[in-house]
Amino acid sequence: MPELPEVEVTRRALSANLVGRRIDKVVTTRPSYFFLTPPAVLRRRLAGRRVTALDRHGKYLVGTLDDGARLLLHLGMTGQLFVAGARNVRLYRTAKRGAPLAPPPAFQPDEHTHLILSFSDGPPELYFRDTRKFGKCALLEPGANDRRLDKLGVDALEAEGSHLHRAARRRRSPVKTLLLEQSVIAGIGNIYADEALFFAGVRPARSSARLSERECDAIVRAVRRVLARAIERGGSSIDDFVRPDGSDGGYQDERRVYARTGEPCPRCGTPIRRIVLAGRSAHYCLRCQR
DNA sequence: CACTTCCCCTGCAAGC
DNA sequence: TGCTTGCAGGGGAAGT
Repeated sequence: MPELPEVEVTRRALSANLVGRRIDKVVTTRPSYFFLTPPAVLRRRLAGRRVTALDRHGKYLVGTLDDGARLLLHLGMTGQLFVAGARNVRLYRTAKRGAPLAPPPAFQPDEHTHLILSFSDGPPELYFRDTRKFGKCALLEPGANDRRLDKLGVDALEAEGSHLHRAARRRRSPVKTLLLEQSVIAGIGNIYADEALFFAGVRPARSSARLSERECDAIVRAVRRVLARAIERGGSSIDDFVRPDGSDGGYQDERRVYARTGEPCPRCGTPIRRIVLAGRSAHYCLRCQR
């Protein structure tokens, strides 16, 4: 599931292939929840526009167009952005698990490909694929504000302990639930919340209100460290995430606790526990985390 | 305002 | 073997 590192890895790869180019043709497949802006509007508004910047806000990607409009993209759970041209090996493995890897010569949009952008200078093209359709795509007219972006808290890479502590004081919810709240700190998802809490030595179920300033500092420092490392490793390819060239990230191999229920804690050997908080699974070491 | 619950969707795994 | 069921999860809306 794409969180800040995966979105940032995507942003960097796309940036090199997108910024400065003029959008020529826009193909949208069948309408779906994915499109917050009607596909017809999107096609009309994007065609002919040049992309001048690609930024990230939390887990959102925001492309700026030469007329001042912005293209808002969210990968949701299973969203994938591809720069076509490299062989999208993983794409085909995802399409049929266990099938032998015999990649076709060129990418063929499948039933999960929602958006294809081609450019005036020819290939590569850009594909947005999303099996579960939790991803989002919206066009923001020049000068328009967006509630989703306005609500975001400080970006996780720039967060300080004080940001967390201020929010924590008046909450009764578990600290992990608080970390997942994008309005407090933007960019953390289920994987990196668990990983950061492991490094900070704090149990995910700990009451937010009872965290000391010192603990909040430790947690946020762990968050920044884990995210930075995950970006370095190209993100986590656990379920569907792949980089825009189709290759896997590498951070999944460095996971300490996430989705390692029953496996020995890398520090002390105690089996990793799994609990459910706010409907989401949380993984931690009973002994290393207090 | 804080917090919970539900829902969107599909692929996969477990159970019968 | 083949069906059904349940689960996963980001985030927004609606309800408490």
